[in-house]
Amino acid sequence: MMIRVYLADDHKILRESLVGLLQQESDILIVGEAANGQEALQEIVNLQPDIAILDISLPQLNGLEVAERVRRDYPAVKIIILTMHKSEDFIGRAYHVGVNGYVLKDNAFEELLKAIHTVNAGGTYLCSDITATVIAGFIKNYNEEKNKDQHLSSREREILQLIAEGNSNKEIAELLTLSVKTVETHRSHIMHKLDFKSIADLILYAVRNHIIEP
Amino acid sequence: MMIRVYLADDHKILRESLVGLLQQESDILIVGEAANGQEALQEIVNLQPDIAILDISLPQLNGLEVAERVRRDYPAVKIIILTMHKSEDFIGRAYHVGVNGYVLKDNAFEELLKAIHTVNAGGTYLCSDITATVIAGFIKNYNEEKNKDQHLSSREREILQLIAEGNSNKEIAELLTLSVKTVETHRSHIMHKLDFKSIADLILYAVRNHIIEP
DNA sequence: AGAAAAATACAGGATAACCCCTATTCACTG
DNA sequence: CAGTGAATAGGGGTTATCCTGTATTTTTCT
Repeated sequence: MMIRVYLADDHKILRESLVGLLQQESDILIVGEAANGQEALQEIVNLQPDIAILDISLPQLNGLEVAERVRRDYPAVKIIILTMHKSEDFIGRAYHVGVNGYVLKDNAFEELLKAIHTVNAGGTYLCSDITATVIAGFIKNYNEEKNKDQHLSSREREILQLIAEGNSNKEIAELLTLSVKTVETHRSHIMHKLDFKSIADLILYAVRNHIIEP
Repeated sequence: MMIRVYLADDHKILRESLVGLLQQESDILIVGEAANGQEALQEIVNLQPDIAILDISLPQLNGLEVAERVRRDYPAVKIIILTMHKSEDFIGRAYHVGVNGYVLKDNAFEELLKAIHTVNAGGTYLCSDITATVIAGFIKNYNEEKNKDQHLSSREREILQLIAEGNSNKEIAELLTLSVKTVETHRSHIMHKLDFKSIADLILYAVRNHIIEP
């Protein structure tokens, strides 16, 4: 019995080369492909594949939206997200939607094969980078608080922004009429709570969350 | 006579599947691959492939920087940029560096094959989406308008990227086998030349100029 | 070819940031 | 009402970054 697979990714070159490798597998049959979300959704409904492999960033309708609708209307179709995004945000949203697998593009092809077989057998597959415990821990408080920086206090968010805007601890202390020591404490809390290893992490976080604009 | 090809892309799954398809071509031999720019540069120097296929967004040293150095020191090695970026900015920079081919990831695999054969025969290949006229028009005022970081040396741009990626001076010194003091000097020059008053400025600059992605 | 400018490399000392820990006040909460 | 978390701030030591020079090589311009 062949596993019927549908593939949606906006990069044709990846789609084609992936199809090339997947076709070499004796138990996998590619039933269709698409470069955008609308087309993918349409065809998945028509073709009813066993598994749909979806990129997140798709034109017209993103992969998570496609996944959500397929999951709601055709729960028999299994979904594997294949993406470059390894941020908790995307992973959390994917599992909130209820996808069956999540594989990163910088993982080996072998990971995708494992994901296909695991998911086809009724399991859930996470690529090795993303341990199940990390996910489990995250999903729990993902539904509760939606966004990571809700964890931050109001004061911490305020200081996060000031740091991201390029102010030194001393400048922040002056702006807020605080001791530099206090600012240092807040800064340290922010770095730990959001698990930043460098100021670069903090600034990119601020950009992604529209706290500052690039 | 086989065409010896080197491949650098940070997405392993694309690398693998692309290798799978390229190996089916009787006249193409994959001599190596890498997931980051530093390693790619090193190996290209050692292996001296006929053609290096480079993604632009690579960790540690971006594809255009790799291209520039290979072009300068080993002009016999042909370079094809394989990327998702279709903005004039990247295309202009690529041609300014003097790459031999530019192929978009959302083009067909056939385009890449054509590029490989054209470039190997001594030609220049642009994927069909990007008409030569667009390029010609752009390159003219690209060279005139003088982008700000044109003032930066190659070494400085390299270190700028490593800073923006969150590396400390010490880590950069280790990566490049330099004294921390030297890295500090470069850092200081970068800050002055581009008139940054904080690391935040530097990182936002890197984001705006697609040296790193948020 | 020779002068000027830029790139690269490094050092010493000053400043800022980071780390770990402690401590007080206040507000909320079970 | 005791307990938790937030905001405030200090001590004291470590590490990183910034500033100011110096020196050698490489590139550029005339």
